[in-house]
Amino acid sequence: MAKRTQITEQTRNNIREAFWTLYRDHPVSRITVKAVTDLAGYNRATFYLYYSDVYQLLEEEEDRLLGEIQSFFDKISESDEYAFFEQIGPMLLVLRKNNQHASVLLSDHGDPAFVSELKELLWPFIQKYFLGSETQNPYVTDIMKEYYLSGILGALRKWLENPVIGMDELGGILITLIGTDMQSR
Amino acid sequence: MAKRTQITEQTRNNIREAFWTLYRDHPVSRITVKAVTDLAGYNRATFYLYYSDVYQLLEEEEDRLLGEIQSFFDKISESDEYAFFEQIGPMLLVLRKNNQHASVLLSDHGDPAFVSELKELLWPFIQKYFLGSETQNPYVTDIMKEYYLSGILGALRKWLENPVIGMDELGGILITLIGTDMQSR
DNA sequence: ATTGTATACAACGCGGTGTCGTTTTATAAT
DNA sequence: ATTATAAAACGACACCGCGTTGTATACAAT
Repeated sequence: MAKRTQITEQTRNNIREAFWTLYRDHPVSRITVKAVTDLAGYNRATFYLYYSDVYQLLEEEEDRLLGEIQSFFDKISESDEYAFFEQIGPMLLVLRKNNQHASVLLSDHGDPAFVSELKELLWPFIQKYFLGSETQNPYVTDIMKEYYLSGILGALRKWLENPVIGMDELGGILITLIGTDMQSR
Repeated sequence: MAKRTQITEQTRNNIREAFWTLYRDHPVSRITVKAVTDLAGYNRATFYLYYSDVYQLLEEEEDRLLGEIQSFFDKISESDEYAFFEQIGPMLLVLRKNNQHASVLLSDHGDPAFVSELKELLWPFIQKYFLGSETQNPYVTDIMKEYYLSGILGALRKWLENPVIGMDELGGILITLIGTDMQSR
């Protein structure tokens, strides 16, 4: 028998959307499988045909988003130059475009694991521009890495939760903040 | 009837310690009242004589720590001058002294609420030194605030989880990172 | 010794979990 | 069109942690 792919996809999506609806307002730990399937209109057991628990569902969603950002980065870094701003810009775009999913993941009841992975994705771009000259001991580099990435994501988080200024302006502020270490601009 | 204070205190402490033991390895959301009381050697119902749930226990612990840090700050800011380094230093000291509780709270499975409050505590000291001259629009200031505080706490977190360099060296690195904006040094 | 309250416990109903076995439904072959 | 069959959805079960209530124990004051 053929797999009924569109039905499967449909159900998966319904469950995913129900999850995100709840995730906007509650931390994952408070989201029950029951609540998700009630909202999506399925029997609770149906959930387990697609995911093993809410954490696995969350993980899958994070991977999807990270993959999307990564592929944007890949496209951009071919045509590099004017790097930092033009590279962080598309990331912001991906984050904004994704139905505010990213904004939830970065929020107070978001997922630190997601933040960590986003930092790793971002690091090559940051590193390239402010660590060009000075060679540091690796431990100190790690601390600096954490400083810059935490700072950038903190600012980003703030902006996402109330984006009254444009993406360009945010980019400008970030560049000013990271400031003097950024030789290439 | 007299309250049997030392018994009460003893039980409270046993429960607190059991909680921290578990909190080192698991996010709060995964810590059950059952696990805590099993570890502490009490009936589960006894827990509810002291706390309403694990979240309230956590909150109480956070307040204790924050209070300790605050009182250190208060002492220091009387005898101010050489401000930033000599002010952040004592905070690091308090954090280190507290049985690595702080290190857990700032870690990946720590509490964002605690981080937020720590930021607020820290902000006056940061603000004083890098926003002396330039007057900014409040929205932009907020973004910058988030950038600096997230950066500092990110670096701090990294250091706490593996503090191979001394407190003084960390302070030096932080000052270099915050760098040019800090006029008064 | 008696009494009253602080402390600890056993047991209950509730709700969510993850996993059964079963029913329904879509599709491909006849 | 009918039917066979696998995919998809469901109902029900045992289990576990929760928060509460009513009860037992121990100690301090009289």
